[in-house]
Amino acid sequence: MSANVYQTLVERGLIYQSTDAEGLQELLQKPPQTFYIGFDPTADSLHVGSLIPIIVMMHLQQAGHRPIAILGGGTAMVGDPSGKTEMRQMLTPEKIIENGKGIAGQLARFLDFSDNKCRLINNADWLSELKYVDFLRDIGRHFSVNRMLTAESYKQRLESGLSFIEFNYMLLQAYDFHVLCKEENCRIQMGGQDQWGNIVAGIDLIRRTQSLEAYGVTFPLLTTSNGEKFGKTAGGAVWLAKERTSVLDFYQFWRNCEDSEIGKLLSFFTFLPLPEVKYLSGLQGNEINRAKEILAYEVTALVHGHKAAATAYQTAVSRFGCADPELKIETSSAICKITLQKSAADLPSLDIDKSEISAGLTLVDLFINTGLTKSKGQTRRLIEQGGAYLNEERLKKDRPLTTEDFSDNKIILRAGKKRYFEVLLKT
RNA sequence: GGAGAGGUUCCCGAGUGGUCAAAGGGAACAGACUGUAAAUCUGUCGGCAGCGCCUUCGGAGGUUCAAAUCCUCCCCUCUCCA
Repeated sequence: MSANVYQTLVERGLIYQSTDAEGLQELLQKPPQTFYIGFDPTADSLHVGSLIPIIVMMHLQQAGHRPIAILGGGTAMVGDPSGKTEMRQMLTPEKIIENGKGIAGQLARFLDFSDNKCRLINNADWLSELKYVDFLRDIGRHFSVNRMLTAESYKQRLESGLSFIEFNYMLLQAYDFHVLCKEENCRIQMGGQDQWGNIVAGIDLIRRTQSLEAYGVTFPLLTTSNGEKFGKTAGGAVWLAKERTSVLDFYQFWRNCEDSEIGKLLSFFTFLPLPEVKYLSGLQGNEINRAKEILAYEVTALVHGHKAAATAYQTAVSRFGCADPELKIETSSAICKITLQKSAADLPSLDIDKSEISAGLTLVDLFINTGLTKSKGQTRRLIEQGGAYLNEERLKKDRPLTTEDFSDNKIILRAGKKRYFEVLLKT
């Protein structure tokens, strides 16, 4: 399995650029090698954007290498300007630590932390101790401002304004690498393609301070076909925490990907063998929906486990139908072992009391209560435009809710094609 | 510190006394078409007990019958100079 991970990563398209492909390939033939990837503790959960680094770590760990996840507790205090148009909001140290805990818990789902096979380190451990003057003298002198100014990552910000604190970010990240190289014998840093400048800076620093050759790899930046950042939907980012993005929504996010992306997504985010990925992404017309189901199932299973993924799959199928009910399309995915039952439905739900109905609760109110719509005006518009449904029947106008609307003490509301909500009557 | 430019509804961006809840674009939402896709077309896109009222144009005051538009002070951003 460890035969040639680097080659695997290349084949799966997970490598955007690297400092020394040959050197890396050679190095990665000899496990265990220690490598690191930084994670921003900007929220208490990771989102799908962080999935690529995680997957790469998994690939490498499976090949016997040793990942280090760096929690940017120290660097988050500064804020990375790379690829950003605005200065980032600063976080309090308490918040960063709290976020770090959430992220650590999530990483443990993907990586094996036993026996030091993977480590999670907070760079605040060394960054917050730094003495300014010492740092300037020992580290700062290795950096050429002239050169930094030419870095692509700063270019955008040079036009709109860049504060000194952000300008320093590169030094701090380079210093991280330097420390890890020294303390953990970590010779490889990986990151998103916007991290290239920072990674190279670290490599340079290590060469100067330790006379060692270090390596860097970046991942491709995923965008949708209209150039937007991957992983954003109506509700904002798609999170890995099910409290933030429900399992069903998570599943649906993948299920609703664009045709043109399916090959890339399968290759990046699943562990299905490449020939199968090719076969699946080559499916035409309606059949490609099976590829999307497989993608959605696989990624959901990876993040939330097989059981939750199966439930999401069943729910989606019971609502929208299955793309391949007769299992004609071959796949090694466990999705084909799921038996489809009718009942599975884990819609978001809300309880209401009988007294609310007698008090004259209207359908418009109900839609707002479920969060399906945000205001009465918006709800009326939805009804006018024919996008509001009660028990799968299109609503023509607002009216008070009655107990007759319920069957089995339950009604289903629907807004548009895909958003459902279940309302339960409490007696 | 000096000189200039600017902060507008989710974003970009017009608007410089009433006809402005504010052009245009993007995003988003709904409908049609479809394959729970893309593209396209149509409609919507501050709130409300809807042709009227309320809250919005960095913040606080002021002038006026009337201000996003004028005045004062304050905050923030950018450019050039020191």
